[in-house]
Amino acid sequence: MTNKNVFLEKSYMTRSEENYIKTIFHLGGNTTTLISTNAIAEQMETKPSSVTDMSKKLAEKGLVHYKRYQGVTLTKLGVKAALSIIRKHRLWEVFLVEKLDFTWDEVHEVAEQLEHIKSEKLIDQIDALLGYPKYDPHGDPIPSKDGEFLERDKQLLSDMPKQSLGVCVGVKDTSPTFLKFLDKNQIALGNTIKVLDIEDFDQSLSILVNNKKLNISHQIASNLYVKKQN
Amino acid sequence: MTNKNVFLEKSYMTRSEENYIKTIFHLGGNTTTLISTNAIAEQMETKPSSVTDMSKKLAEKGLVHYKRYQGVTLTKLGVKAALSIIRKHRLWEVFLVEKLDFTWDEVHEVAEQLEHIKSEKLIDQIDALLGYPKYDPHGDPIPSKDGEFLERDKQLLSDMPKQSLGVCVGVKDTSPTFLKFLDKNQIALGNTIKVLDIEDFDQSLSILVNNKKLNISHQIASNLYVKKQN
DNA sequence: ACCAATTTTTAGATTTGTCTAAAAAATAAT
DNA sequence: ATTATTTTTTAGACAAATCTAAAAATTGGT
Repeated sequence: MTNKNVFLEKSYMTRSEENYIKTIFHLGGNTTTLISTNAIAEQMETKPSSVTDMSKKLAEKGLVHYKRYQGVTLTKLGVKAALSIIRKHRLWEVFLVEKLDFTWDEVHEVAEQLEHIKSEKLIDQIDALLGYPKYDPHGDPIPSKDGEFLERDKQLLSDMPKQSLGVCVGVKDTSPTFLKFLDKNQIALGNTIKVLDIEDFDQSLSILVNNKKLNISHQIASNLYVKKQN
Repeated sequence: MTNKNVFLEKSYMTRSEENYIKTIFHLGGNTTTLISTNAIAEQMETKPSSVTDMSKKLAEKGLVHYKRYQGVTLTKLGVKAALSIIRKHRLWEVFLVEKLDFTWDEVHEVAEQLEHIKSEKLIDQIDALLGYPKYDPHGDPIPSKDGEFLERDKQLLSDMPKQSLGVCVGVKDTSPTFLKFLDKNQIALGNTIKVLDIEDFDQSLSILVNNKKLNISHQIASNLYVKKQN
């Protein structure tokens, strides 16, 4: 009934620990760059003092390298843990969209919960059920069981030249507000986008999607990833 | 990232609170029978003092009626909460078996985690995906969204007379050990069972399943539910 | 009705994860 | 290079959920 002997699995991580590891990864902590206490605190909407406490704890467990007053980076073990959580998160997102008719702006919140479920068989079977997808509904790559994943060949729409052609392959901002805006304007992954013109004054773009002309701000264009077509 | 503003839903219940409510329900707390502190503690493998603390907390929240030194029963609200959790648990069990090839002895542990996921849309869509099942893999009824469920017409195999015929519709003990025993002997829900003989000495039964004769102890028979055939 | 045994509650401590406020270190500015 | 600012850490406190040990209430036996 209670979660006692249930989680004898490998090295048990609490939900909180998992969230820290995931955040550090997303802030670039899998490289040699030290991630600052403040950056983590801001991202997680918590206080720097809490981050310090957790950094020590994660260092104890061998998940991060922690240098006082400098910040943290993930150890190999930490990267592995992060990829495992991200894999789960993204697979659940695909599941929600593909099997349960969730829209791409609804999936994040629920996946934040589902990613913490402990069962290797569960996530492997979900993976199989979905046909081993390589990308989640926002175009982000899904790490394989052993942590491999391919970042897609992509660039921001805002970096494309006039008259160029691209296929929408992902979003940078995954907030419901932005995703709903895209839905409203019928912009979806897979769509071909042609850059008709770029306004000198404010870098806003005139684009062609679904055979319709559309004007979008620079801010929109700088949150949309496309794959350039030759 | 952290679970802060995420759960603005109705009256938020912690995982621990949900587990207590569920246990109280299973111990019969939806009737007028007061459930004792000790009974709850034993079932949850925790200490009576912890149960007392939680009972007060649940009473505060209007989920149980709590009488000092007497025990608790669920309020209407408590019953509703319990049924909601049980509904989730059992739907997830069906999902695991039907869609992810889990065996019936593997589902409980994972469902214990999944039942705490907060998303009404999620569970309703799972329900739809499964075709609104009425029973879980152990034969237990699944409450509908509004808390209705039909207990099946069933009786223990050990209460059946000699030469009678029944269809296996559920198990009382749902432990992996027992379920694996049933698998090994090819006893599954839906099987027709004929009671050939009952041994006077130890109440062990000689039964016919899948056209095979089998001897089972009284303890086995008293954990198998059948629907009597006329 | 009384004593003994059991059950339940209280009181105080512990762990995890968080916070605030103050101190210490690092960085930036003149 | 010294001061000011920012960042980070420490110290101490708090809430949730648990525990142990002791006290209080209930139940059972004679």
